[in-house]
Amino acid sequence: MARSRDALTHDRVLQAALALADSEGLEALSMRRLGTELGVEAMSLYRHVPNKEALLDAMVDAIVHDWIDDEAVPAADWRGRIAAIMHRAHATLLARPWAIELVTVRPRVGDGRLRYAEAITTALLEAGFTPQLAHHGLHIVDGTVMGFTAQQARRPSAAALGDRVHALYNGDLTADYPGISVTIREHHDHAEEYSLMVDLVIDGLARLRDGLLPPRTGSGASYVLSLA
Amino acid sequence: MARSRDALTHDRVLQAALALADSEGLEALSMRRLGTELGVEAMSLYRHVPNKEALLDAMVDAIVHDWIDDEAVPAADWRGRIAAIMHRAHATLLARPWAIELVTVRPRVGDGRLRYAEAITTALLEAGFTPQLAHHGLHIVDGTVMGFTAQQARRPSAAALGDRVHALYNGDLTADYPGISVTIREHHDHAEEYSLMVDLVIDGLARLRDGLLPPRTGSGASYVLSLA
DNA sequence: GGTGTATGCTTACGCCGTAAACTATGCCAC
DNA sequence: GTGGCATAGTTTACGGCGTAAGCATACACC
Repeated sequence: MARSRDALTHDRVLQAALALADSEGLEALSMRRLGTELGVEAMSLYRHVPNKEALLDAMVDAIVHDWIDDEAVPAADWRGRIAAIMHRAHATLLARPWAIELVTVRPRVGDGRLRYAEAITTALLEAGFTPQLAHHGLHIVDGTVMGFTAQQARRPSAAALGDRVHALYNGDLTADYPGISVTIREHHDHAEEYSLMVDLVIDGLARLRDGLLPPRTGSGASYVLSLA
Repeated sequence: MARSRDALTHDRVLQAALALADSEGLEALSMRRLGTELGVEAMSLYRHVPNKEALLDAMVDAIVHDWIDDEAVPAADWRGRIAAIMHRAHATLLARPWAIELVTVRPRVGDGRLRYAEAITTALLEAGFTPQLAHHGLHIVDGTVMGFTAQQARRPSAAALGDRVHALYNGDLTADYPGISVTIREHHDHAEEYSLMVDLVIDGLARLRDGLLPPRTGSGASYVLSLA
């Protein structure tokens, strides 16, 4: 058979998948489509990738991998180092919206993920956090990076919202929603708000370490619902 | 034709969908499967639901709707009220893992969502937050509820992880990952850790309002990547 | 030349959401 | 009653999906 100009490889498949997701979004990424993109039948891809899940995992790892470049983490104190990682991850994820869906939904442990976790953890340990608090802190940082970013990215734009939001803008629902009616006109961009959140989290971690954060709210166990 | 014992209604379809998702997860919820669950052909469902997306949205609204029961929000100060809502939402979501996927990925604005946003916003405004800070605060609270919870729920259990994690437990990777090797043995449950996060966030909001949270990390603009 | 192995193609299976057309039932005005 | 019409559910079918199984080609090495 006439061989294609360039042989298929795992890396070529991965790069094509990244490119396709970048240009047309995750939902356009099917094996058949990816095949035609590479001038090849869908089943040919399975010579280089065990299945689609594995391909998605490889895409995730490609994303997370450069959160911790050697030069990306400055030689600052723990606050600066953690902030730098958080901002870098945020920027990477917002630049590729589909990456958020993949990274948050597929928490596989790869090299990139481990290096990222290690960087956060050592920064906390060196800053005097106990192992237990460092463990919590990693989750808090990770939850903020992944969770807050995802929430930001998926927050519906005012344009895409329904009639009710227009009514809110017009002040027609002030009686029902007085608070939102006041605040809905506030605007700000994601980077700025994320920056605020990063500062809040890092400050909170420091206060946690120093015992300055009195528990006020209890464990919340009383709010557990009995679901029918 | 022999009519089924009970006529199909939008609500019966919705309840069956919730039950199916509860018992077998979101991926089991197909229109065909839902039909057989109700003793009916798949296409019959379309008399009561415009399409599957609308059904999922209805499921989301059913979840979010009881985050703000009238009795659920205690007559406490703003911290207590926000903490109560956050804990209630967290408990609801963790009790139904599939709900996390739906609620975070489908940010449609329904009544439940608005009441939830309103409760948070008014609590902040009454506590003396400026409209701008209240707007940020809503996003911070919402991001924590949705994002941190989602991150917790999807965090892979040690049992489900690969060889590398076992190696970490055994201390075989101490050279490569000294930090994680120390902290990986720490354990805690989700409710406890979430409680910590809630306290951290509420404390941070108060400090934000009072101008006690100095911006330390900059906007992070310098970390924006130029993606190939 | 012959053989082994890697690579890609063809076909097919069982899922999915849902459009379109059809059938069976219940109700109501005449 | 009876004709007409709305409602509820069925049947069939279309185009998509991931991928299992088997076949065809092409190259490397003897």
